[in-house]
Amino acid sequence: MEVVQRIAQLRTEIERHNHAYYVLDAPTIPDAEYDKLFRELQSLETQHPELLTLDSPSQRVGGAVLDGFSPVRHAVAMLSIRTETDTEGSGAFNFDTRVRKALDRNDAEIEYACELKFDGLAINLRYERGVLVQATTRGDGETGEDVSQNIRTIHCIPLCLQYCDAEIIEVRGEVYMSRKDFNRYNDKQRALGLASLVNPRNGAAGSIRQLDSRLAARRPLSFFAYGLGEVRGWDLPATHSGVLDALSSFGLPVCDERAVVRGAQALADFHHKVAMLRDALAFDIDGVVYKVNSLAVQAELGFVSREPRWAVAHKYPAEEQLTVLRDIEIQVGRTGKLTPVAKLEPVFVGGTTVSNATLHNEDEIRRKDVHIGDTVIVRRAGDVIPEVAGVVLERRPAHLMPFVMPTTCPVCGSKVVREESEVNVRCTGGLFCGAQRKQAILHFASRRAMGVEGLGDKLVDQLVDENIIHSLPDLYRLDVATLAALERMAEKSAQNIVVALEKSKHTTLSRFLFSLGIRHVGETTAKDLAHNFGKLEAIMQADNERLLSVPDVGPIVAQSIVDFFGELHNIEVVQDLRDVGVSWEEHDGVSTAALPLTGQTFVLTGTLPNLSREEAKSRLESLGAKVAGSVSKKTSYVVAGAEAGSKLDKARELNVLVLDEAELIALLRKVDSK
DNA sequence: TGGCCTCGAGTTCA
DNA sequence: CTCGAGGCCA
Repeated sequence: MEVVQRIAQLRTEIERHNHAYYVLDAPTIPDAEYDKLFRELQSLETQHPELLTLDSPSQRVGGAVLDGFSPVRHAVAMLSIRTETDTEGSGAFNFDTRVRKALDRNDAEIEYACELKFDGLAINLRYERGVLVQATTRGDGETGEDVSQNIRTIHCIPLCLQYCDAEIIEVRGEVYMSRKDFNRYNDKQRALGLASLVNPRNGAAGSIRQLDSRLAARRPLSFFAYGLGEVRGWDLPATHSGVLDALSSFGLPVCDERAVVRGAQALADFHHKVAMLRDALAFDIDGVVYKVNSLAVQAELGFVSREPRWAVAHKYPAEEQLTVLRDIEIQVGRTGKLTPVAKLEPVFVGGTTVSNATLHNEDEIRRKDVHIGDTVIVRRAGDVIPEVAGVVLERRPAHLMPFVMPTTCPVCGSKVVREESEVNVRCTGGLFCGAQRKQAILHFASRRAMGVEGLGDKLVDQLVDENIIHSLPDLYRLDVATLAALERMAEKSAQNIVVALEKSKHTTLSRFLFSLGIRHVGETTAKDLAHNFGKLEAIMQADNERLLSVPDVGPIVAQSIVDFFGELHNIEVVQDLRDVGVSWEEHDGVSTAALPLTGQTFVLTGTLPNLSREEAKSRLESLGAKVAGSVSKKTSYVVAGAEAGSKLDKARELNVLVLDEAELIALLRKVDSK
């Protein structure tokens, strides 16, 4: 076969697979096959350099390093659109009112095209006779920069349009980085010890401005088309939505999340619907865009001071804000871990006011390079806990000192150590440390442990600071008079605490074990141990080997338990607690009788209409089932209630059986009667 | 030894 | 909820 023909054939085929993979998200051939085609094309092009053209998919891997980008004057200016600033969601109505007034059609329901406002970088793609010839940034709207080389590395942007040989067609859209690609890229960079990206938008913008397109090619970018620039030799559709449909049929990626609606209320509904959807999208958006759908009406409306009168952006509360890092405070946790916490100048971000954010550990601070006094980027998307995403170095005042982790505990003054191969720094003070003692007491009293109602952190602070309580058994020696003398405590509250303490004395072995706060012994492990040994005495006397015979207990956990009961002090605490009346029922260990649901794993998600989570869990466990926290292919059933989240999605993905409450109850009843 | 799969621990705001 | 680390299995 003619080389020329084979090359043309390969290019068409490779681009077809590209389109299927990157635009339609439906791969047509295995990766290995694709690689084979790609390599064949590359080798033919190397043998026949005269046949190499810029629209060949082989150009997607990047090319020569540039010294700079050349300026390009836009044939049609790239304007920005006005942002509707509203407080009470009135933006849609304000826009609609303006449009109708300008058209002098106050009674009409106008047709609008609604779409998403992507948080990326605006780009103009120029196709001549269907071939991508140039890609430019917005720049100042009049003149942008030629970034063609980098844009060609974006796989979902077609180098040749399908079914379109218009003389000139300029496509406008947004280059962005999906959340998944952003996270994956950052994970990879961190694993290599390299700089990570602050957010997807910076990732996209930074990649496009890379002078070395081979580096840009490594950044996973995507594109959505949303409009047109210069057009010659193509009959425009009558509406904006028609334009988008046409662009999509040319092989360009167009976001599916769009709608054509009539009237202001429908715009507001779209705004609301997308707000609900926002967190679940695969990419960041900062709002939605409304456009008058008819191109003729758009022309009639025209522009005011370089902004189209027929389009508006309606934004959502920002998920990112700049603020000043006032201080870094050190918190000491139950295990003695020192956690640096960012004290921020309060900012409104992602729907709430944020003033604290964890900085995790020393390495994290160094990686993000935050100094006290810096202007930082705070990010909070949806239900995600706020985080300091990065520093604005340009705003750093002179002479800021880098943060150093203290070498002694800020609470008790004991030495702190950082274990080798661990990122965390720990206070060595143990229960001598006030912070650890407080946390130990709070953990002991918490709902899943001994369940002492009303014993919160403010009360524990006072009890420890005033030297009323030194160790756990002291809790049970509290009397109403002592408690009532404290701040925000009077007779009634004090009485409630004493009653709650009394109630908590009757417990189970597994709860008691858990409440002691032995390292690596959480709720599940405590249950396993209680089940296996039956008696506390047996656990206290067990050696490493005996402990290892318990399923899910390995060397680290076993050693931790041996160490704990090796301390005289801990044995005394246990004895004292029993002396003041803490009790539970004991048995002879491992009741081997196989229960009906032994070996089955359930996962609960969402809110069930009648059963509480706790209740469902304990009923399942009493029949021998295991109730786990996350779904995997080993999960037997997922029980889903209202507002079930990602666990339900995962269950569907893995084809795990899903039950609702009624089905669960039926199952329990059936199994129980056997 | 590597790759799941769990568990433990720590986290913010209303 | 998410990360890191412990435990188990191939």
